[in-house]
Amino acid sequence: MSDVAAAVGVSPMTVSRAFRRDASVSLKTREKILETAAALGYVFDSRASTLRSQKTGFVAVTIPSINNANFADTVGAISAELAQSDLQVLLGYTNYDLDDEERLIEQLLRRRPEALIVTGGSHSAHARTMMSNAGIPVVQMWDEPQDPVDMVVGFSNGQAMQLMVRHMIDQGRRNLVFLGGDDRSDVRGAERREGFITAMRSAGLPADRLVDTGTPPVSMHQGALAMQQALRQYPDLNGVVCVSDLSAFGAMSECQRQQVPVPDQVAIGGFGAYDISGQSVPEISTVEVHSKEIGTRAAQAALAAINGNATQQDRIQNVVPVLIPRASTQRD
Amino acid sequence: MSDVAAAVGVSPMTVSRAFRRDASVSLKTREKILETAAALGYVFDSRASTLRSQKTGFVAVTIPSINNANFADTVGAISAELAQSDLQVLLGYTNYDLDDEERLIEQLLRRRPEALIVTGGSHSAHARTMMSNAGIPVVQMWDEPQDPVDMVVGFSNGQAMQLMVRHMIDQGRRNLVFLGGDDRSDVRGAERREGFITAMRSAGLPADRLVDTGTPPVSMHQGALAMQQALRQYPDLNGVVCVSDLSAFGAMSECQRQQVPVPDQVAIGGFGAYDISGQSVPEISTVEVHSKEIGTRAAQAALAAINGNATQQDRIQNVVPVLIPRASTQRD
DNA sequence: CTGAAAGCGCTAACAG
DNA sequence: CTGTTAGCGCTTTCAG
Repeated sequence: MSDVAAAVGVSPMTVSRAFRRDASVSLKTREKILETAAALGYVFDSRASTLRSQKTGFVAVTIPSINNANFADTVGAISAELAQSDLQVLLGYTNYDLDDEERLIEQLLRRRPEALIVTGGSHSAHARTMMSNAGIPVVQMWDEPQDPVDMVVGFSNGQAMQLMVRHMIDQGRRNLVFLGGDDRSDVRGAERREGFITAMRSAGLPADRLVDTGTPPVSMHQGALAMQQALRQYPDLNGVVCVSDLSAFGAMSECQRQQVPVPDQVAIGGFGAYDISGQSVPEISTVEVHSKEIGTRAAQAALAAINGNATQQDRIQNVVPVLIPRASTQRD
Repeated sequence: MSDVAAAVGVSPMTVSRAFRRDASVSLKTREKILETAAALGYVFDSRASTLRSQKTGFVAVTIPSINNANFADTVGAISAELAQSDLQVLLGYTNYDLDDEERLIEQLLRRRPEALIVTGGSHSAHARTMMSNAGIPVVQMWDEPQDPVDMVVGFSNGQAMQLMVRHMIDQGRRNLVFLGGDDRSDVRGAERREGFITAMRSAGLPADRLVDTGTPPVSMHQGALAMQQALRQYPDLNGVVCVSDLSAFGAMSECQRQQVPVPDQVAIGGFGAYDISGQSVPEISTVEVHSKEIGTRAAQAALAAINGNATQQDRIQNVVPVLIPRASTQRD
């Protein structure tokens, strides 16, 4: 920066101002400075800027996995919303593992983000402490924690799944099996399975037909394998409720391979409103959880808190899931 | 850091060493320091560390879109590979736009990454200049640029698509239509379409049957719409070649809705070896481009160059695409 | 094994 | 509209 200043014949301070588009630098001077900088191949150093001004210009975001269209939508929406305030996203993956998440959160906080947006409401004790003490706004999303760290933009995965189960029951399906819901790491998957159990019990139906699909991320292939097992184990089944649209599609493909008519013999319900559930034949009933809306509102809440004008309404927001009934659960 | 030092009764320098696990700090002192730091809620500031040591500990990566399983696989592999050398990924999205990419690259370079890994081989003039002058290793991936900036890990999208076209022709399909290939922004899509044209011409077949699917990212829905148009416009078609497995799946679903048998009446070929093409019924023939392998090798090349021991073989690497023939293009 | 001095490249605060 | 001074929180370097 001092090289540029010397070349133009001004002080480094003026160069600094020119780069920040500070109004108090004359337009002519600024242009000359930017031109000279470009000619010299000078690249502004954000690290130093960040250290001195105590503004890093980014918001840290954690998601379980990069390869999940729902979280990708959420992150995309966060990016878009933050970009309007010249903030960037610093993204990290937890691999559906609370220890990984703890390490990740520490790494992210070391870079001094201006806010932290995390997926989920369950964390290791140390991670919780770090978030509480970070002195920045924290948003938990995609869940409804009992005891929020700070702000929340989410929904109850259990209640959302109950929408689907009740729909299936309303359609006359009583022999239902749940596919998915890993206890060890996929917290939201386990909550959805609990939702299945709750809804079945309230209807006085057997709630113990559960097939584990294995470790997350949930895949189409896992759904196919689980369906194989379900058809073998519960020959009278007339509906499966899946933890995700991806496993639902895998399950439906398995039915097609085994000549099991969907929905005539077996109804199939998914979760998450992925593209696939709206494009397959037949289309798969699902639960729309508004991934983008969650991202937009999480970013808005973080921004409001950063600017010190977060209202009480910003702090705990419920984004209401909606059932989307389609052909896979309804006879003509 | 000086607070921690004071609390323990050592100098800040010793605290600094303890945090870096420098061997020259006694184990007992180190433990006491780390405990005290945790108790005080101290969080190490990477920015200052980074500024002074000139090592940021991260590698910048650009991809067109977060919501694409192929690029997600590549980024996942890069992350995993870099983690072994204690490097993190700083990720950015170009939205398939060269101007956005230019801005993004500037933003990323301002944070002084130790290497830059970009998707694609076409860039704005200014972006190229910035990359060349950055003084760090640059890897272009997912493409085979004529005039590389520095290192390359990729493949020819055109040749890869020719594999599929020749396979379709070998299967006796001659009335082929290409779905996809946006000129304006999706460089690799356009290259794949060129591959279609080249392969058709070499076979002496009409190469002008092209249906645009619109702006990227390519979606299943785009594929369905394009298939509608193709069936209307070219009633004699017996095969469609799609720019991506996603549009291929959309096209196949459209055929199912219109009672057009696949592959008996129309063969369908995809690209990219997404999960969907291996799970659908029938399974969709595709081209495996080894998304993870590209990421692993790009990261390895970047690491080698950072450590100053990149061989000539590391510099330009071809990851050979492989045709995966499946039911969607082959009669029993 | 530990410490003191100096400085990474920028900007806040104040002055003109 | 422009400049000067000091310092953000760490680590390099040199010294013990």
